[in-house]
Amino acid sequence: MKKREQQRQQTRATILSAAEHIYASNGFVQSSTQLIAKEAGVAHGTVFLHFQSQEKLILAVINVLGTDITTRIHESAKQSHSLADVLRTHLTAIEIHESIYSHLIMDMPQLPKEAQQTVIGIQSIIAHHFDQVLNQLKKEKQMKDLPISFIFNTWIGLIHYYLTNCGLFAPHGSVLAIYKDELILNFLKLLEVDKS
Amino acid sequence: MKKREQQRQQTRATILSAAEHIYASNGFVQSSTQLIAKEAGVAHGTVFLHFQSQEKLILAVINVLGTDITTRIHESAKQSHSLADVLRTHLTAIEIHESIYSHLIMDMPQLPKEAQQTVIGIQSIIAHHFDQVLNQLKKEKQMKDLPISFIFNTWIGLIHYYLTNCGLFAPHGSVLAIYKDELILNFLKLLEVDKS
Amino acid sequence: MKKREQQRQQTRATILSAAEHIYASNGFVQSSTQLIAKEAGVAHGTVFLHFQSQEKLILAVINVLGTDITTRIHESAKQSHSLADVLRTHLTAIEIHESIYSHLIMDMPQLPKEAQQTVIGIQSIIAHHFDQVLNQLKKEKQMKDLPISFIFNTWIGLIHYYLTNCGLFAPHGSVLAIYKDELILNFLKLLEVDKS
Amino acid sequence: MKKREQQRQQTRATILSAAEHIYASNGFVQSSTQLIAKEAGVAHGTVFLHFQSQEKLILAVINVLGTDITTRIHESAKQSHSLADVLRTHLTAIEIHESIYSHLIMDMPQLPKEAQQTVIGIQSIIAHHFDQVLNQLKKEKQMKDLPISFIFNTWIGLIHYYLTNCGLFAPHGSVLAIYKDELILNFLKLLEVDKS
DNA sequence: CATGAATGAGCGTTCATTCAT
DNA sequence: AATGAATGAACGCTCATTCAT
Repeated sequence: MKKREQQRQQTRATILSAAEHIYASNGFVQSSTQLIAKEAGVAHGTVFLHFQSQEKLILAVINVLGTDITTRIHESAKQSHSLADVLRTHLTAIEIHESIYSHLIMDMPQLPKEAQQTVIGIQSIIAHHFDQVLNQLKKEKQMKDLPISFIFNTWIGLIHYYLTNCGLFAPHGSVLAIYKDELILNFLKLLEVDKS
Repeated sequence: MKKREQQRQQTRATILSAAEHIYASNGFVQSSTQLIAKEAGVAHGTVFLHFQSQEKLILAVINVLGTDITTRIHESAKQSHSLADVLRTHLTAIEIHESIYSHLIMDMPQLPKEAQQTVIGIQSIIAHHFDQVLNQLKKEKQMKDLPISFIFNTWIGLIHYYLTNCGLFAPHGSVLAIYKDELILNFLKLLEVDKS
Repeated sequence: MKKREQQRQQTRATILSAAEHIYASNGFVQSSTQLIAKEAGVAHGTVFLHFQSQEKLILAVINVLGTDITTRIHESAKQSHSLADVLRTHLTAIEIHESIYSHLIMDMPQLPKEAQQTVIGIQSIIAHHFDQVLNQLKKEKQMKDLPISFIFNTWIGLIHYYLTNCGLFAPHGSVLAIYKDELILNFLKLLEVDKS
Repeated sequence: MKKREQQRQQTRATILSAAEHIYASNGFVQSSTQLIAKEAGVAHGTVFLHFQSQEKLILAVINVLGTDITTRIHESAKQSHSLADVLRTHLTAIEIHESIYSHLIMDMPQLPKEAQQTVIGIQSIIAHHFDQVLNQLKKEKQMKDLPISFIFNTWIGLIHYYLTNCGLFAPHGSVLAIYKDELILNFLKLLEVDKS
């Protein structure tokens, strides 16, 4: 019987989940390991049994987050043929982890270097899809002739702006759930060339 | 004689200035009152004499920042007749306080609610100018027909994205000094209607 | 079949040996039971199965050490007829366990009372041989007329001084290997009566 | 009025004294800053206000100790013309700080490098006086022809042996108070040349 | 008004010990 | 008999805040 290993993984998962929850609520920097242990219903020391240090715990949470988001984007991207598809794929993947992703973005400068790599990883994959679809549109003259990097940054900036100001845009719930469609629609309009 | 009162205000100003400097370097959350007192050359307790708590001090600094930025925008806006003027006015005002403004944006969720009001205040004034100039352009059909609020958020998001990733875009210096013109130019192109 | 009991003793011996090794390297106070378990290749809990507590483990290690040293002295002492022989026997026995013996001496005040008994036991046996040979020398007027206990303490003190300052005398290796002969020679000279 | 500064120094002295007391009782390694704060009757944080870290506190205590001992030796040494004088000077200086000095010797390998410098400093000064007086004796052939360093180490070893085993020699009090005279007398006998 | 010494709750982390498996 | 996950008290240290001077 593997009950021991099962319980171990269970506890680890509980802590990870509690941490994710706390980080989503309070941000990474403001959350104490003490609080996470309490939320997880384990002794304070147990946190350090499974994750050697606070930093490792944060990185583990971020890693889970990053892996999940990139996987989702990857899955969805198979059917993404238009720019609209790519944008929707991006937002749908993030929406699921909205609160913690928002904190990740904001706390990033205070987080370890490895954490930044995760964010960069997420953005790389979405940038890649952006690149493909925009190059095609450019060739077909169906899009304004602007540097793709600028367009990408505009998009990311827009999304991050809504996310970091969720208190403003959606005080009690998910910003993306509310604004996703509107954001995509308007962003597409912004890029399109008038066929007059 | 009001020398006493003068001295008092002088000390207050010194602390405020020191805090601004420290916050610009280290961010709001990472800075200790101890360090600020040291930077100001006053006793630690003096900080709490002028500002009841750390929170109040932070709010005071943010308030000064907000006032200065809005004033500058207000001043410049008199001569701002085109969208380009408005954008430039905005960036120039922010550029002066780039470091601390960037930290303000990033630390905001960890700051008291009142801090958000200041940021909203800054954005209100620039939004107002946006509104005026964009409505005119819309009427003249020189601009895409998109909600002004969306355009505004796109612009702010873009700027904030560059500011919060200054480490990426401008590791050793001012992001805006480098990208200001490029950002304005590209953003204008994004909005313009093709006259074909 | 006593295989079960055999296995048990085997495990116990493994832990004991690992503990000895770790204590020799890091000292008694600085070593964790965790580390010892790892070194022994057993689970952490197993340590406490065989030795009820850290203290008991330390005592067991010290006991093994004491037994081995006293046995060696006892063996060698059969052929020790001169003071030089006794001194050499003493140092040779200690030299084999130099590292851990040095730590034992230094950590003693922080160790349980029983630990002191072991050290006293070691010294009793060597004191006994001292006594025998020195009494003879005294009778023969070949040695200064000093209390034997004083001479004994001087010798032990000298040796312990070299051992506790091994970092000074022999930064990379065994102090006794280097100084054994010199120490014996000089100590003998110190005791001898000038035959002028 | 300098009441503030006075009180500050008072508190500092209280902590230093409490630390000295605790270190003398429990040794340096076994003592917690918590306990010292309690003993001093101040808040735990206050300890770190006056001494930045545990290490600094330990070093401060050791420094006071070292300074006092070396000063005393220096003072006494003016009238020390014979070897007996030098030995007595040495022991009298140490006797005053017997317990903490004993712990210093034993905990040394676990203490910061600077702590070792203090011990070396104390021994240097006593070594210097040893050197002077022994060279003279040697010249006059009133002493055995042994390396001065060996004699010195024998003396220090002897003293340290008594100190580190105070529990054995003097369970309830000062070892040196009891054995000082005896140790000096016997050590002198050990060195003297028989004038037969 | 200004000081800065003192506070004490809080932090991340370690480790001997226990106990269900 | 052996495991190793879990515990919880203790550690050194930081820092916003208070208050006697």
